[in-house]
Amino acid sequence: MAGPARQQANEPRDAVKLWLRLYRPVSLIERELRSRFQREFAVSLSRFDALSALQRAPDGLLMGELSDRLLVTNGNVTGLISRMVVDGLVTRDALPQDRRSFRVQLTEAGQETFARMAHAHADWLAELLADLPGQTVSSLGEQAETLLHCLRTERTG
Amino acid sequence: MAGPARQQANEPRDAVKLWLRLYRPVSLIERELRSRFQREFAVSLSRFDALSALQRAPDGLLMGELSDRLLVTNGNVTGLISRMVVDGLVTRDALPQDRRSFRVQLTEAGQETFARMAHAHADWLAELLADLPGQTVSSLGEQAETLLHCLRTERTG
DNA sequence: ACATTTTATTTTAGAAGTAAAATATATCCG
DNA sequence: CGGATATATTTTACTTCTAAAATAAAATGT
Repeated sequence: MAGPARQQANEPRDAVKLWLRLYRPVSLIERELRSRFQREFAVSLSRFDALSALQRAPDGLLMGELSDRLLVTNGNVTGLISRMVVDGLVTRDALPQDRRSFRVQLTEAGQETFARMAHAHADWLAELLADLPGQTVSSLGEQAETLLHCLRTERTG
Repeated sequence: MAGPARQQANEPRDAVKLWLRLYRPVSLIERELRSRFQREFAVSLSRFDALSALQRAPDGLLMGELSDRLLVTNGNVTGLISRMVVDGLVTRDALPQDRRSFRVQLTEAGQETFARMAHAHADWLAELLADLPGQTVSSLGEQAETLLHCLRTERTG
């Protein structure tokens, strides 16, 4: 109970405190980005995230790879991509060698749309974070990286 | 274009990099908490957040105060609280002095439910963060706090 | 008093998300 | 080969969430 040793974050109170301190600003930024994407491009943050993941994968992604990268369920990706196909942002083609799988790829329109949005996204973040001291930017980033690698989630990756 | 001065986080590339480094681990933790609340208590993270906000406010909260604290829209809170009223976790009573407003308060059942969930929540976080060095916990927390205060969102607070 | 505006909330229509069951195809192993 | 199991995705039923319009009560100004 009153043990003096606590090298790590395993004090429940400290863990909750750290979590809330991270969660609040991240939620605020997320909310702000979401509403700006809606206002300026009439597009959801999820769509931007999907375009972003696809842009990094020149050969496209399977539905399952996409749901892994976006951290959402398969069922969610099914609907998200269906709507994006309708809007001409991506294509979704069956693989000949495995008829269960589908390869999703950006269309040219999707690439152009993404490029415009990515530019705005970067500017918005620079603006939102403009008051943060440069030193905090780098060290906060490094420690967030450490957090990612130390995380004990089921699917650590 | 090639200006040498960049004291702050206003280099778009740096800002995006920091954002992604924060967003990834926070999303992973959020996802993990969400699924554990579902598995163990058959309850959404949103409900836990709502109970948590109400617990901090002994005199209850107005619908609008709740949507401010939860960073979600009024319409969302309407539905969320309606379902929680049905399940007996909260009460929602009109104010006599302002008939537009409603005071939401935890019921005794809501308090008990919250207490059990809060305990599990703290344990889960301690477990998830167990590998994080204690020094990182405190300094990451402090810098996240700095981030919160420096944020240039519309509703800065 | 009374029209105007502001504030608090709900409603509406629909996107985004989940868990769990269903479907369909591949793979594995006797 | 054929049955069992594993994999990839969709479907289903539902909650969560948003933006925008609607409702209703309060506050304000002349």
